[in-house]
This record gives sequence, C-alpha cells and structure tokens, in this order.
Amino acid sequence: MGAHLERVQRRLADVSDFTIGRLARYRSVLADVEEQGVAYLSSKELGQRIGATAPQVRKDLSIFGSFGKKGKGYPVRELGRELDTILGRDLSWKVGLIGAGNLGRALFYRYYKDFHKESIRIDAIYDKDPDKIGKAWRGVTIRDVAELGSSTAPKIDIAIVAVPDSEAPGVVKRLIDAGVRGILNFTRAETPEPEGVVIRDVRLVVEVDVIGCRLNMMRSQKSS
Amino acid sequence: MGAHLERVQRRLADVSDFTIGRLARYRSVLADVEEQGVAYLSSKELGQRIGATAPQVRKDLSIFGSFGKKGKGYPVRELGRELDTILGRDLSWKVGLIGAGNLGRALFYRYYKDFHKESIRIDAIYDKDPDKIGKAWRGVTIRDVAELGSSTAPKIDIAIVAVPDSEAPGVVKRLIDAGVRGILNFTRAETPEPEGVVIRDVRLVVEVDVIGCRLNMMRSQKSS
DNA sequence: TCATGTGAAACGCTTCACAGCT
DNA sequence: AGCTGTGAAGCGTTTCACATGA
Repeated sequence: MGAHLERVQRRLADVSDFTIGRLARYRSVLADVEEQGVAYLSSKELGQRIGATAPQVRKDLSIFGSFGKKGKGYPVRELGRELDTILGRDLSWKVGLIGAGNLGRALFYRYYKDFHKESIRIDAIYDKDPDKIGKAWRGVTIRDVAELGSSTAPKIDIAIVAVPDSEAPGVVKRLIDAGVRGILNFTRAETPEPEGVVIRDVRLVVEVDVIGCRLNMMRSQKSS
Repeated sequence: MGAHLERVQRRLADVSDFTIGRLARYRSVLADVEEQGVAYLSSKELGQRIGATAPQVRKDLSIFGSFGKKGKGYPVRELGRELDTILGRDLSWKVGLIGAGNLGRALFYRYYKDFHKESIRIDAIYDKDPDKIGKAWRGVTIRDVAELGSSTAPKIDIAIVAVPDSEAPGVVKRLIDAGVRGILNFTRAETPEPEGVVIRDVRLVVEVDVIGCRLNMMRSQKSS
C-alpha cells in the first residue's frame, strides 16, 4: 500500500460525517466542472457551489494533503481523483436495493439516471412479492429477499432499504446477518447500529416537520 | 396570544436544526406509544427509541418548559400536544408536490400512507407534462406548474421538489416567487436560500458516498 | 496580487453531575 | 429510590487571521 494512501486512511479515522458529506459534494461539483473543461477552481468558487465558505473548503481538503496551487486554486481533475480515493469510490461498492415498491422503483431509476454523472449503480434488487421476483428493471433481476446471504445471491456492500416500515426491522437484521455493513434507510423504523455497521436514515416526515417548525419560527418573529 | 405560546416562540428562535429534528422524532414516538395506551415515558425510554441519551432528551425538552413529572417521566399525551405546537403542526401547512414522475409518485404515496400516523398530507401536485396534468392521485389533481402562483392555484406553504435535476433551479425560483417559503429538495441542484426561505436538501448520491467512505475507513482500520 | 494552508479563537452542541421534587 | 431540570464542563466544528508561496 502506498504511503500516500496510508496517510489518507489514517486521517480519515477522525473526520466527521459533516466533512465527509461536503467532500462528496465537492467531488460532485468537480465532476461537473471537469466536464466543462475547467482546469482550476478556487476554494471560494468550490465553496459557493455547495453553499460553504472558502476557509471551510480549505480546511476540509487540507486534512488529506496540499492539493491546491497558491494563487491558482485546486486542479479540478487531480482533486477529483483524489476525492474518489478518499471517499472509497475506487473500491466500487456493490449497492443493493431492498424493496421494489413505489419508492424502491423511484430510487432505482434516480440512481440509474445519475449513473453517468455520479457513478453509483444499484446492481441487485430484492423484494418478497412473488409477482415481482424474477422480473427485471433495466436488466437487473428482482430476487427473493429470502435469498439474502445465500451463496447464490449477489454480494452487497451497501443496501438501500425501501420496504414498508413494519418490515424494516426484520430486513435490517437479515442484512446485517448477511454481512452487509452499510445501510441507507428510508423507513420510519429505528434500528440499532451494531459495531462495524454504518446506518444512515432519511426520515421523510422529519424533514417536513423541521421545515414547518422553521416557518412557524419565522412567522412569530415577524409578528412581534 | 397566550404567554406560554409566546415563550415557546421566543425560545424557538435559537434552537438548532439538530434539536428540531429530534423534537420531531420525539413527537413521532409519542404518537406511537400514545396509541398503545402508555401514559408516561421517561427521558431514558424516549431517548432509546431514537438513539439519543436521556440528558439529551431532557435538555431538548427543557428549552420550552418543564413538562415532566419528577420520579415518573413525561406525560405522553400532553407532551405530544406540546410538541405539535412547538413544531407548528397545529398550523397545518399546505404541502405541495412538484414533479409527478417516479420519485414524486413514490413520495406522494409514502406520505399518504403515513398520514394516519404522521398527519402530513400532500394536497396539491404540479407537473409540466400535459399527459399528467388533469389526472389525479387519490383525489388530488395534478396541475400545470405554469399555474403556480396564479390566483386559481391552491396555495402552498411547503413544496417537495422531485423534478429532474436540470429543471430544479427554475422550479425553485418560481416557487419562491409564488410565495412558497419552505422547500424540501430531492434534486442534485444547488439552490441559493434567500432570506426568509427554508430549504432542506436530500442528496441521494451524497448519502451513499458517506456510507462508502465510512466503509473504506473501517476496512483500513481493520487491516492495519 | 491572488489564493492556499493552518494554528488559534470563536462558536455551538452534547454530556455530565447534581440539586430538587415526588 | 426514581427521574426531572439545569448550570457547567467537555468536545467538536467552523471561522478567522495571517504566514507562505506562485
């Protein structure tokens, strides 16, 4: 393993999810501007694209090394590749979708559409409905969730969970037993996060509640 | 306006989105346990349900008053109503969906299904596709986005944006012009957040990247 | 002059410890 | 004994100011 990669991985250990989220968005911006033929981007420009300050961008990137050229900015292409490594994208994780209902289908096609730009592809789909099992979306066959973890089933690193709320706890348990270590959960279910497993939740109702609360807040400030 | 409500609104002013997000989840838990006939819940129990510590729960709730009974815990029903007020749920915001594609449909039915438990209902849908305009989902008619802001169109407080990425900037601008003050964005687009407007983003690709990065991190820790 | 990289300060969130009530 | 409410401490993140280099 190269000395550089080793340093990246050591430093990665104490980086927050906030920072990682921003790194992911920097990468996405860089992919966009690279396509447009831009060679250098300053921390200010990069920050503006995602609503972050210039010092924030510099701090984030400086964790892993000195990629910028003073007086010029950051080399778009080079920094993009660097972020691919930092984010672990070069390991090309296998992403699986659990739940082929309305939401599952929507997510599948969103990621499918983004693939050209974002290089994240769902390459396995699981459901428990016999009517769906055996069908395929864009060439990806829908398999029986019961197969999960069996030797015949395709291996998954990251699972996107879009099953009904009531089934989520069981599904998550099964995923973890099957060796899946990363889970993106779209259900209301609260799932314990065992050591060595990464779970992130997208809570649709909470998102709307937070917005409603902020609006409530603004209303009362104005009227006082 | 009552003195109590006034105090809630003053304190709301300097509360973080983290706290608001937890308040929303407490409310959701309380709705669940109220249905099961539980009368009191301790900060410890409430926290466990969402993966928060007991002191965290107490701090969060103490911002707005003293709702608990020492030695007993928090009265489920009462605290639930209180959180409804704090979150501004009693104002019953009008929620609109922009974009009636795969993702829009999925979100519509998710919220529709949750309505019984969560009381968030999408009551207006907009799209630009002539084939979709005029159709209805569960009795909610799909209208032309061009109508947005016109006097004939139903008023929206909070918009859920699920249009293609390329159209998002224009749609968001139009929403703000039409007086919408809360936006939940599911596209990759980066949109400036003008004073007085609340925007929250759900970035599907970033979520997967963060998980991938954490897995990368764990891998290298183990192997060293 | 322009923009990076970075230690130090500022800020905000979470945890802790314990007083106080039932 | 059990659990809440809360000031203070601890910890982590962001911002700032400036030294450094092109």
